Amino acid sequence: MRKTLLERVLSISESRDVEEAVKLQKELSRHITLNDKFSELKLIAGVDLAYDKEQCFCAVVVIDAESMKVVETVFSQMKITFPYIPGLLFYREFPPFISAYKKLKVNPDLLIFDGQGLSHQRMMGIATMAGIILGKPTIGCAKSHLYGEYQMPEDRKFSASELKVKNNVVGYVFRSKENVKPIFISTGYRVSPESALEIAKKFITHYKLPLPTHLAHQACEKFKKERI
DNA sequence: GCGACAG
DNA sequence: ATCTTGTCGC
Repeated sequence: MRKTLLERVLSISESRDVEEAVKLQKELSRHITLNDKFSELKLIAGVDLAYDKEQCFCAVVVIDAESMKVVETVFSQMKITFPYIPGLLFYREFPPFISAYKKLKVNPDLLIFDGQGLSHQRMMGIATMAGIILGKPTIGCAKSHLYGEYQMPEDRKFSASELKVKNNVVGYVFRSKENVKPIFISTGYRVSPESALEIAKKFITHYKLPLPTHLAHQACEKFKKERI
């Protein structure tokens, strides 16, 4: 039996094979799309991880877009496999993510990852890679810049400027709050840059990060402290 | 060669 | 990501 895509990813993470990691990103880049391809977006999931020594923890929080209430939260804990290498974050965070994700009883319509989507040197950030593997719409929401050109947005709430890679708009540098550093929103998979920004904006309450991401961060921190 | 460099 | 207390400012 031939290896599935998921098996290949887990194998690369386990073996820490950087060459293969880059090769797979290039191979999967043919799936890249800047267009919307989704029907309803009722359940949105936020993903975040926390670390301690050799262990990593992941939380996935699912929010009902209508009520803005938490529908389900799942966690995972495991030994860290892949090192942190700019451009290869996916291989470090996907194993713990998929472990937690499999525990969900509900089925999210879209996921927001803590990191880049297409704003990546090979247009293959964690949000894009994960979206292709899951076959689901995803958005990248990073707290800092990795790749792409942009102008700093004005310092006023909801001000945004284009994030471009090779002259293509792949996302936005978005000021969710005044006097706070902007966040980097980009297309992950099957969500246009415009929709990605609109969705992120919809979930800005009184926090810097979209609600699903913010709650996933809080939940993950709490989970980690309880298990240390 | 030098600087940049998601979490 | 993580190490860490108070503190300045909207």
